[in-house]
Amino acid sequence: MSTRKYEQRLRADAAEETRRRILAAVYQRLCQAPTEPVSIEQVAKMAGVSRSTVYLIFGSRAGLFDALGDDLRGRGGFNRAADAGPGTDARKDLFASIRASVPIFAEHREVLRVLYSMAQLDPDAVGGAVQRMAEARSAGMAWHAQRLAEQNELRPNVTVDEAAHLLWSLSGFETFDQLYTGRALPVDAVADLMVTIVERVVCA
Amino acid sequence: MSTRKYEQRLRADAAEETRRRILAAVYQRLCQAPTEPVSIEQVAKMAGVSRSTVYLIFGSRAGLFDALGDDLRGRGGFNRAADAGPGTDARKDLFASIRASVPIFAEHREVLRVLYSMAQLDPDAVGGAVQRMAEARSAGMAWHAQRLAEQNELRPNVTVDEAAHLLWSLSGFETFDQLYTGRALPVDAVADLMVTIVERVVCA
DNA sequence: TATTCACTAGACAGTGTGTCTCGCGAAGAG
DNA sequence: CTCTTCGCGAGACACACTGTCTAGTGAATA
Repeated sequence: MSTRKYEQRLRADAAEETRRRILAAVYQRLCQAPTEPVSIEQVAKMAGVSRSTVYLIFGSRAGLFDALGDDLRGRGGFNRAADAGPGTDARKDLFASIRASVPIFAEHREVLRVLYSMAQLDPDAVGGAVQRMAEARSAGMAWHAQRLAEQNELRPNVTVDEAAHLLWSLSGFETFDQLYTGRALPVDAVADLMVTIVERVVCA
Repeated sequence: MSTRKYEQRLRADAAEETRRRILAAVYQRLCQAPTEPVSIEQVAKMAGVSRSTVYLIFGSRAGLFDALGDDLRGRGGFNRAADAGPGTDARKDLFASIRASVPIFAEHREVLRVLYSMAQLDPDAVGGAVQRMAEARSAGMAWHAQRLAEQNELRPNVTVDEAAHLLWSLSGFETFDQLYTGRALPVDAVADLMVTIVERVVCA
């Protein structure tokens, strides 16, 4: 029972590859038929992988969706907005951040919709991915609110806390999707509306 | 094989009663554990009814939730707002309508949340109930938008169509729940915020 | 008294989940 | 070149839920 040292190269790479293939399969499956329930078997078949492999890698159905959420957060560039780097104008930065997020929402609309809805029905079913996204956005909006206040760009009678609540609610995926899917508006129209809403509600 | 005439009194009443008991059971079940999947067997047991009876009466799982949605629309008094009767002031009527809907949203929050989320994941799974509710509200908001325009209460540069889109998005259950559950705000605070949002975004 | 009808009880096939065991075959170590 | 390790496939198992169908039972009604 001697313990050998194992440094993985090709093997780990291959493993990473199958993991990626599975995530791609869920994503694709959700895009193709967002309204139909997803079975692990389907996903496995699409990824060219055994069903047990999915459980082996992700642990459970929930783990799979959790991983998908994280993958989306990283790959979709949900912090592209922050990447833009804070300028000097709080107001412009806020608007830029909203305008940056809208195309991302639109690109991954079907998948995000499913993830968010699943999280509403049963938070455990998607691991903590959605919650983590919400918390990150919450922190971001609190920061924007604070910054608006410092630059006296906040509407009178609006506290920083209120502004944070409002920014969070009005600039999120849910609001986007209400306008985009619920009212069938084009992406840029939605972006304009969302910026306008936020400006009128919280800005001086 | 003679066909007798049957005028139901007690029998029809009893049938109506079981139907009601089943709907009450789903409602209760959803309130108790909104995040756990609902099985027909559970519901049947809670209603003191056989599983097959549920299928007999509602046809399918979807039919059951569809009926629940309709029941809620009637019982919850989603048109209480309209019942108030249109006054002379479009603006006040709009705000009153929003203030009237918020407590209803809050009262049935868990059940509405589940219904809306299910409808997002699979519209067929809830019959057309949620869609019907959305359409009714859509018509109502279009009416409010029109009325605001007629009384010159619309913000400059906001078209009637835009106003309708915005009213629909900003005064719906989704927005309510973002603030109420997503940010853990008390009901009256949410009502205040929603009125404020709408006022600032669409009103002159 | 005869009939109709709401409802029960339970079997049945189908589909999904999650776990576990066995085994192959290729990457890696010596 | 041999032996180990480990990623992965194949498939069985128990369990839960859905939807359909059949054969009743008992109370309301004619």
